[in-house]
Amino acid sequence: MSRALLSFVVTALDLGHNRVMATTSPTTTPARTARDRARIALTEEIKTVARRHLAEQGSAALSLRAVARDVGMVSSAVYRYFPSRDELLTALIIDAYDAVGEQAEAADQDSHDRGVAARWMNVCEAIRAWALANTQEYALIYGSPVPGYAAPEATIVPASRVPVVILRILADGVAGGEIATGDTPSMSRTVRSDFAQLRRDAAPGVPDAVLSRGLCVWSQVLGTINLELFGHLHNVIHDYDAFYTMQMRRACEFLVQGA
Amino acid sequence: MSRALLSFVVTALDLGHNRVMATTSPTTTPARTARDRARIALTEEIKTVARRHLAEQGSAALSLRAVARDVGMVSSAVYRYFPSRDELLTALIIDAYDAVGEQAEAADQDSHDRGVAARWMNVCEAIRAWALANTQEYALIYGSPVPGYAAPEATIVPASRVPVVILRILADGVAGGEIATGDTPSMSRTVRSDFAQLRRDAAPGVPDAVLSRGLCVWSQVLGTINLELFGHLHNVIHDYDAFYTMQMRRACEFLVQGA
DNA sequence: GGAATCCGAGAGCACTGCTCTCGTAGGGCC
DNA sequence: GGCCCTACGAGAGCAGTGCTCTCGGATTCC
Repeated sequence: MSRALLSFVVTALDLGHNRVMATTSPTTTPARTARDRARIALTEEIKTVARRHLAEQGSAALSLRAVARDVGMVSSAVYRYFPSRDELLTALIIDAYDAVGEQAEAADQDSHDRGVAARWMNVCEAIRAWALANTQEYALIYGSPVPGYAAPEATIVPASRVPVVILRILADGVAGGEIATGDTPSMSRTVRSDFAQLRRDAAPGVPDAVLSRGLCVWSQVLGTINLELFGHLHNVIHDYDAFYTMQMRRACEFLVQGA
Repeated sequence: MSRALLSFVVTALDLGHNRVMATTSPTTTPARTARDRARIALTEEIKTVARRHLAEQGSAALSLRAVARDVGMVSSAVYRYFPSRDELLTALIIDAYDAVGEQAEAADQDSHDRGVAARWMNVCEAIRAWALANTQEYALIYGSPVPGYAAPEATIVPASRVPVVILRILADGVAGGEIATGDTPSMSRTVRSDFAQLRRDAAPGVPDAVLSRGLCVWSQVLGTINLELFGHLHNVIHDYDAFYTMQMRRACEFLVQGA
């Protein structure tokens, strides 16, 4: 991901990375002829219907034929737009990554001048809010991957949007003196070089100690949401909202002060 | 889960909770007649084959018919043992929970007299080791739940085995003075009462502050393993072993010292 | 030994993903 | 405007799925 992260950071401000073309070349000039317009419209409609089916019945029950029926065409016609069911799912995965990423970026933007803690809490709440509103899409990207599924290249960049937001908060926090460095953990050479790469790519100036804590709290965000969404807190915690906020505040203290 | 947790703790040392009978009554006296013996043997064989298929192709590709073929009978015969594919999956889920639970309990037992930190690290390593050796089963229980799947009652008790181990470490750590209480987080009344219930059920004497941190690190364990197993650290971290150990050590410090 | 029960086999239904063929409509080129 | 190529929708078809039902044969219980 490192190289992708780098290129992403470089081009992060171009909002030109197209979310439409799943099957065609990524650098195509969109919507020339009428046929092209019809194609991208239909592609989008298929995805929309598929997304609805996904939300209603889950990814395992997502049927290309059922989607085709809803769109009003025969199943074989859908294969003109998505070469397989898995490709359709991949397109939904990419859109999902982009959707959370957008939410996280917006939340960070909203609180950009209110300090690290506020930004952290805002981003955390935005991620969970999106997850609650789009459980199946969340499960698609942060739950177990589908069968023999290997994440295709195209998902890498959108997948890194949220992590990049968090790394930016880390970087700003360190630069502004809001995040204490704390004790540097003893670490293997390999991990140290991984961290160095991460620093070069998306977290300039963030020391290993803070990167380590950052990965702690990031795993905590996903872990806590997973616990809630996948039923592991059922009958243990009753006020999920309050619990999540409390835990994220705890995580924030840990992140900022160091252990 | 609280009530289930309680009953589990009470009966935790009886290893009598049967893992075999998925379809019959849970308090049945096993293996009276030859038919009964054949039945439990076949039930177990079906599960074994299904587990193999699961490991090889993932849960989505688990086909009752394929399992039936491998066992050497026709698909409709399998329905005498498991009323549906989902019930088969549920049986595998229960077994998976029991398997991790057993590993965690054994790891805790192995280091029971070496203090909280050693126990924590041992249990963490055991959980990840099991997860790596049984990725699909791990995904089944800690990844996204299958389609419209609602966790049946029967999974609750086995699902609580690992949390109970961790809660026991917390309780011992507090009792032995190894875990500092630290600042008590501000929390809602609901969460406070949830924590009180948790304390009554499985974590005697553990103050809210420590319970909160315990849930932080527990979510971190699952979050970190999920990140690794589901590919979110691909090309970011290269030495997963070292990374996990480092992060769990960090989590341990946080747990023991407070923030 | 007779009756109730269990269990395996087979046929069948509705559904799935995916392939292939075929007629047609659209757009680029002269 | 006419030609040809390409894209596209429809339909049939294949192999596979979960699940149901019926029907003989074996097992168990009284």
